[in-house]
Amino acid sequence: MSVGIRHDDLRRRNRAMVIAAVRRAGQPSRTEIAATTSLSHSTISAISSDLIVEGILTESKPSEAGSLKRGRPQVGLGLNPEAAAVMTVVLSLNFLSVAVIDYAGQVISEEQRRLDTLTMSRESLIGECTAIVRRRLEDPDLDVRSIARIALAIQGITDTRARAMLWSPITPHTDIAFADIFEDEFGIPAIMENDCNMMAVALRWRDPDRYRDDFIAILLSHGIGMGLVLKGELFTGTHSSGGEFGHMIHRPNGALCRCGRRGCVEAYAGNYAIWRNARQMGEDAEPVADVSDADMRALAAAAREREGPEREAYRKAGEALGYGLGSLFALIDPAPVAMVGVSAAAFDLIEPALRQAIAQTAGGQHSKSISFDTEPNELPLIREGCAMRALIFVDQEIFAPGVQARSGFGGKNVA
Amino acid sequence: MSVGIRHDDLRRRNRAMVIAAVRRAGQPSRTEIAATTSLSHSTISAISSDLIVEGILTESKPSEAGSLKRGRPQVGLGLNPEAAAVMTVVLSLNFLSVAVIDYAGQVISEEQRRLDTLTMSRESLIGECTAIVRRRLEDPDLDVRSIARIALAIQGITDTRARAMLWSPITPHTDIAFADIFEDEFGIPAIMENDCNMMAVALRWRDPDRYRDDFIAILLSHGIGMGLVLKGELFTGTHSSGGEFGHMIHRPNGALCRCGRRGCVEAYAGNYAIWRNARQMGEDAEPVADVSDADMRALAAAAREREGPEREAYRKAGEALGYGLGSLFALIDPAPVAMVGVSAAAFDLIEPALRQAIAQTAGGQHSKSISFDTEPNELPLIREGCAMRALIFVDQEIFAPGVQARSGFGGKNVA
DNA sequence: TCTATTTTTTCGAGCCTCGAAAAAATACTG
DNA sequence: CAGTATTTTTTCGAGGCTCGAAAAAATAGA
Repeated sequence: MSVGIRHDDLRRRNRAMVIAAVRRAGQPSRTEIAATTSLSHSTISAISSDLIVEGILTESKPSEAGSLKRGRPQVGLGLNPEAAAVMTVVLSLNFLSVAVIDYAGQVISEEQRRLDTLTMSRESLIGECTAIVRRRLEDPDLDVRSIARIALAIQGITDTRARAMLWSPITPHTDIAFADIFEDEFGIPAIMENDCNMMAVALRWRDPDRYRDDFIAILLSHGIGMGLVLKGELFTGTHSSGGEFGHMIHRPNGALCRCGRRGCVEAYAGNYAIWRNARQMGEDAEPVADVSDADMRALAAAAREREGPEREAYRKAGEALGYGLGSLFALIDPAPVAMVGVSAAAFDLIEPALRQAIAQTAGGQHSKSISFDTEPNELPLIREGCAMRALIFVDQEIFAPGVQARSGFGGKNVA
Repeated sequence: MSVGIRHDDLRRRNRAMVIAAVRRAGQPSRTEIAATTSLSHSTISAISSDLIVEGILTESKPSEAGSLKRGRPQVGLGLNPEAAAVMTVVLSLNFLSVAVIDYAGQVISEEQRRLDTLTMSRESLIGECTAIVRRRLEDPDLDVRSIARIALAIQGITDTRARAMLWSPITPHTDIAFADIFEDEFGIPAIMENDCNMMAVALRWRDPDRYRDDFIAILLSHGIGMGLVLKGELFTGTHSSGGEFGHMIHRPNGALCRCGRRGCVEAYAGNYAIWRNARQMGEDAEPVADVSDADMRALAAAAREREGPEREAYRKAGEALGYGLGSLFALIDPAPVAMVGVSAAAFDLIEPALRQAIAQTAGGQHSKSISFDTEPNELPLIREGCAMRALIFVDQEIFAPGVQARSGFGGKNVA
């Protein structure tokens, strides 16, 4: 069952703590780190001087302004950008993008590409992904050895171990073990995450005051996705990435969903569902494959302009989202919500019905106090989340154990 | 933010680990503990001899049978029943029960009492609870000083900090800080937990093979409650005990629920809802205050006997539970379910519609493989869960820190 | 009685964190 | 401009903890 703490775990964990403190705070002094970790100054001093010698942290000159205090000025500690690098790959409907990120979190290089994910064969989908990664790796400015991790985010369901895509709306193919494919191909550790989960991770880094311990990120796009942070941790299902908010049941036996079932929230609130209702095609109409962002914006404009089926479509979307959120809140209690994606730009059309619905539910008791924030552009968020995921892996799994632990193979076995 | 590990935390945590290993395994030898905790034999030896000196553990003679092996026989370590005791209080509709449990988990004494919780004043409800505890504390056979913790479980919503009942269907009064009341009254640390959460805790101890990391306990009673264990931990809401499965929305604007809203799962599957449908009173009929277990059993018998409104009522209950579980599974992935309470005895009437509904949902993809277990009697489970909660608190918060930490005033300062 | 085997304890070595004191680096003061 | 106050960082010895190896303990078989 649970495992005891060994003596060497202690150093490893406290190293991880120091690295994490630096990543969070940016340029904290040793004293600040000691305060946030509640470790002694001596310990922080010892650990940070190790980390500097190892090239993981760097000292930066006395932090910028405001150093008008007496006494020895604080020396800021920062992440050494050259300590490592990671690569992010984001695969969404008809779109593939890749970026190289340095250890401090800055984008070094990137590439984007349109492709027809819905009709591609399994092999060419995988091939495109490995090819775009390979092109980045062959960048002459890049030291390939420094790539410590590849993180791939996909729209769809992934497994809890972050190895494979199980199912995705962007391709008919299932069970693609992208993480293993990348590892075999490039010899670099890889993980595979759900796009909405990465949005949530990114929001937490972008605005830790607003999105701290408990919040919800909902992607309002062709489909409906969710990333959920509870008690400061990303929530995942027991076997999969979980949190399939879009496929909670809004109306038993209701509108036809892209997943083939009926009555899901997505079947009322996904772009195709709003489109279907606005065009009065009936709830049984087969979902269209894609609606362009421009078409959705036109729809929203029409809905804003006049009463009619467009406005009614957004109302129905709001109702489905509201009842869904109400059920979700019954389980987890209310929390701040970030609406992301193209339809988040039409949240003004969605919000009234949403709030009205949520007020009818147990979870919406204090519905007025539930706050919504909108962010129309999901891609940058997903990439940021991926980058942080990968970087934190490097922090905790590679740099925290320290030099001795890593070069264990060169130790005793040589003798 | 997160806190570093100090040097003395190490011993504390490993002591907690050893105590936990003994509580789980019953009579493990030092060698077995070393294996499960992956600490060295020397460490286990040192820690366990401390714990024995402190009277927390006891050595039991060479474990029972099968000791036909060569070599020095293993010495079993057990919890010393006299090390401490805890008290459990279970408050449910019209019923109050209390028990004293020794450190090894055996019931020492108990008392039960019927009362009319729905009509009692706030003062007399609190008064009855404190009075029954006081009577147990005055038991001449009991060393009051040994009571280290009182755990109270209530049907209803409690806060995350386990201090107060926020709302309960068994009384019109709200926000009763039972934990604080008990602490003030008796000077004994107290916690207040949700009944279904305690059911889940108990199931995990009763059958750790079946109910290990992820499972769901659903109370089918007058209301519908849920206790949820995910990734080995009890799931709670962000502010409250959470997991209000019964108040997820089954049908927007549907049947009238006891909570005053419409369309909740409970409004179709709670005893009062089954009763209402079986009597064909209409979905708007005010929920009855209570239905006796005998009446429910008669209803189930009638439903088994012939087609008719009784059978249809159970079908509707199954449908609501199925769609609700489907939505839940969309969020957390499927997991084993234990149905507890009087209507669990009628699960044969509920199951077909439930499985049919769940098969219509995304979460029910592999609905045939989802297993259900039934347990008609919830009270013993709730008490067991409470007892384990309280005992584990004693393990971790009182015994793990050790003597020095507790009696710091009597230690070094004497010299 | 002796030997093989397994469990448990003992003991010294090696780390790690901590507190106190020293060292370092700056702003203020006259 | 030298001296003092103040704050940050490093140094150093003390005390604890876990570990591995070896010893001790306790039993079954020969």
